[in-house]
Amino acid sequence: MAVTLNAFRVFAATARSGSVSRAAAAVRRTPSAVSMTLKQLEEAIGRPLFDGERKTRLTPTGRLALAEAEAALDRFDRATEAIRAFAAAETGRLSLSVTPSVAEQALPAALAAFRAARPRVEILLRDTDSANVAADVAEEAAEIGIAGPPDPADPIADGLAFRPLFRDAIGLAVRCDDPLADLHRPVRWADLDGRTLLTHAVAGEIPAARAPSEDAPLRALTVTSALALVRAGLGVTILPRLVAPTGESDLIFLEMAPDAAPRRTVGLITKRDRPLSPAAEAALVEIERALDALAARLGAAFERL
Amino acid sequence: MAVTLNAFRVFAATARSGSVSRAAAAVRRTPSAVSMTLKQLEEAIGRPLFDGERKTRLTPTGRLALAEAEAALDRFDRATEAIRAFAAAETGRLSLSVTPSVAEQALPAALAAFRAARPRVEILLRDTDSANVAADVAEEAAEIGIAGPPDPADPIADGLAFRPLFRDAIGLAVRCDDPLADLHRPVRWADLDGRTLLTHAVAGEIPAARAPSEDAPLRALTVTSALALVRAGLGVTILPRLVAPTGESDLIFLEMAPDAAPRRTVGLITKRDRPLSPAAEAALVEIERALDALAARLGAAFERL
DNA sequence: ACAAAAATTCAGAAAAACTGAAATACTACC
DNA sequence: GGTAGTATTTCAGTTTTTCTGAATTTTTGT
Repeated sequence: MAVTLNAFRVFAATARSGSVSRAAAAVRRTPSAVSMTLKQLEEAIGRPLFDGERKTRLTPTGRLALAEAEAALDRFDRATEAIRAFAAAETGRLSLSVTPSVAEQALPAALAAFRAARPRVEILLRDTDSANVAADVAEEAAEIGIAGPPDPADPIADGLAFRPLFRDAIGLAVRCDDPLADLHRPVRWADLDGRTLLTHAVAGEIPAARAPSEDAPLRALTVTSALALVRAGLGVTILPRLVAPTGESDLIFLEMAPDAAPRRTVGLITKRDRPLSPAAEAALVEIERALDALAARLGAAFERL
Repeated sequence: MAVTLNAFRVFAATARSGSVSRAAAAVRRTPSAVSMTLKQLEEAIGRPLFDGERKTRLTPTGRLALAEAEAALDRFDRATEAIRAFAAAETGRLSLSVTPSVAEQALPAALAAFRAARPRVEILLRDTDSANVAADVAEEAAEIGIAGPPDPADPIADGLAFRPLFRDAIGLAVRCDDPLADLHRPVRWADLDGRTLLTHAVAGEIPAARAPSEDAPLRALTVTSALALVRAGLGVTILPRLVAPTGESDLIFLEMAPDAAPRRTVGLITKRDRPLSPAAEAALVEIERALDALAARLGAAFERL
């Protein structure tokens, strides 16, 4: 004796088509099922919804009921669709906080693929240093963080989970004609005596980059501009393998000795025990795929984990 | 495997209370039924809605689903409530078109009772002559008409139904000291020779009121003002029993002979084969009740039909 | 680690919804 | 105005869905 959404659906189909049999076809039921449902609905409401002539004309109550039923059906259908789309990662929000090197080298390909497949997902990308990445994730400003492992001394680390994604070597970008290029062994700090070491945003990610220099520091804002200065002969710069120039170039990457500058580990930072949104999970797939592609391209100085 | 409104209801109760058992109590089911419904919903959506810890925390998908489910539930509940209220004549619109005599004498009591019982029903009352009442109903400007029977020659009469409500005598309102008051028999037109017959809006409803007068016509706008003129000795006025003054008064009502002015029949005019709204049906009950009360008060010159 | 509480699973039971056949109501055509 | 044809309703039985209660597993608090 209760009004059900299904009864609304049957009623709306009947009122719209003006016929029990057509409504039955529309809702994939037999006419007798439709007839019974309609009767139940009228009993629950306590008034007829149709008057006389077959089911072609609505009573005043029927007209109101049709409007209300269609509004309720529409809201329900949109609700289920919204949930389905969100669960299928077709909609939602993807918020990432990553270090500059990742933002520049790993994410563009991943996000391009993600965006092409899921154009209705809102994307928010922030790049900052590792400590801030962890903070962003901790305070839920970002759902996904990609950076070095959170500092265990920091209390926010307790609520975070870290999963390594890759490890890459720290090294120098030098001109091909630089004497260091002929070293044929890992570089050590001593090799840089008397040389100018250019600094830039990504270099800030490298814990070991305590460049001992007598000269005043020479800082560039981006890796690109730092490399331009290196190319112009102003010095060398330190950077992780991920952002070093690859392939034919007038610059080459020289790995540093592990005890001079140990490889850095970069991984996924998320809130502990907090499931990811479907969109974030889908993004992660693309990110891992992009990292695999990078690993294939960058060789041994870049280890996929 | 489809998402159902009932699953939404169970899910919302669980998410709100944070517990399967409390939700079960809220929806009057056993915990096992709730557990199964939740499982079905998660299967249909293809993602978990809760994470780990009992059912206290929602996943991102669960948060979205809760918002959507509650919106859908709310819309459904409001739809059923709106339909119920309309069917119970608690809401809706009551539009009436009636003749002035009915508007003045029969309706006030009926509408007062109706209004007190159903304050949320919008009321629209128009008073006009019988032909316009019929027209109002025909073009659905009014759902209920109360007037004389529609003219069968008028094409709009085909779409209308007429049900007699009462019949009342046509007569004169005269001063107690008027010579006509001593007639002690039905009045005929000849009795009015040499007298002034006052006209007013309600007199227009009376088909027989072809007052043969040599003097210039004397017209008042309302019955009240016409009676004031009668009281002042300017003449007599013709009116149906319904609007004549009753009880102790300086005026008395003298019924006319049936062949001089036959009783008028007033009835309900509605669209043929068109059911009334619940509000209109409820109003009709009050109107009939008010007419019964009038019949008891007005005596033989007013017949309830 | 253990007792207690909560949730889940499962099988059977109850309720609801559906179907097909037969009866009835309505329409349209002669 | 009657009748054939179509649409709808009713009914009984069946299928499907949903629910319950007991047993089991999981989780929590001590």
